[in-house]
Amino acid sequence: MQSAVDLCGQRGARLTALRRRVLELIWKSHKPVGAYELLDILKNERRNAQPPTVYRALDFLLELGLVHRIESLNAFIGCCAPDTAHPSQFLICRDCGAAAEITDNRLDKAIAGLADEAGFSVLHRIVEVAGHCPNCREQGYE
Amino acid sequence: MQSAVDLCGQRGARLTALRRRVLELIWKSHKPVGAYELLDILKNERRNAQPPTVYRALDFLLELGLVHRIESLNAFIGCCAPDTAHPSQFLICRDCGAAAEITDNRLDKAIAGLADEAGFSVLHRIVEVAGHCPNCREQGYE
DNA sequence: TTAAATTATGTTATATTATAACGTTTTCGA
DNA sequence: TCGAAAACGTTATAATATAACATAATTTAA
Ligand SMILES: [Zn+2]
Ligand SMILES: [Zn+2]
Ligand SMILES: [Zn+2]
Ligand SMILES: [Zn+2]
Repeated sequence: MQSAVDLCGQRGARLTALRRRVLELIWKSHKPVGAYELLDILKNERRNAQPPTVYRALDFLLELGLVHRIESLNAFIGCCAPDTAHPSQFLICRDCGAAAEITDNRLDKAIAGLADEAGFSVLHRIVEVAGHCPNCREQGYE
Repeated sequence: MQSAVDLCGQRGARLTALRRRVLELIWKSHKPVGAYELLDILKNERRNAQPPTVYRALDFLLELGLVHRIESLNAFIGCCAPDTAHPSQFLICRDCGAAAEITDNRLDKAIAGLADEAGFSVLHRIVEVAGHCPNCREQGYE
């Protein structure tokens, strides 16, 4: 959370009470969280919360790289390394719902390489791998 | 289209007139196509078309691997190699909307490797790279 | 070859996710 | 302190997807 404050400071972005609260809620959830889940919580705290309330905060947080959007879940999760730009890469457990952010140089290179060979200029990368996490595998899921 | 018929034959799946038509419509579109776009076309052909009509056909086609879903677009596209199971990997042009399906061994290996190292068993993989295709780059977009 | 079971489709309604549009308040620099 | 920009409030609606139950078509098997 402090790093979020720092980051906003550096970039002249305003981490308002609302935006900060949404970021907190995202971090509190230990798995990816949907916009309307966030909205339900916010409604208990501010009588006026509506969809744009949460979507605007999410847009801000996405823009700054403080959160990622997980496309295959329509859900959001805090970024572990918001200070450096990087692709969105996750291992998503179908059993417990956890999403682990990953950084892998081979993967980055593979994508950069194939895009380059195809003459394609890259703006944004999404890698979402669904399966079962080590924890759940131990407990008998495969 | 013939390969779709063959594939269904092999697997004892019923490629009904409706399912076949939806697959045709997806192939006719030269970019990823949304469920409601398909529905609008179907409504001109069958007075009774409703959302479940198209979503059921899509579910069938997805299940057989005849089409892929592009998560970042909420849209569907025909698979170039439906006869062999493979991850969903696309280069998606932000300008012209084209989505090129890619097969790259380095990428597959990178994902398999990092999942393995993380003790994660893989069920499904999504790679979606957004950017600009060679055609659009030539025409001045970067 | 018919009856039961299965699969596919029709039909109505509703859930879920996301944005448009416009007005008001707050912030911040000139 | 004033004016512009940014943030937020508010209402409405768009876009995507599924639930639930009825009917029809097809397959299986007695
Ligand atoms: Zn991150
Ligand atoms: Zn798990
Ligand atoms: Zn394919
Ligand atoms: Zn293009």
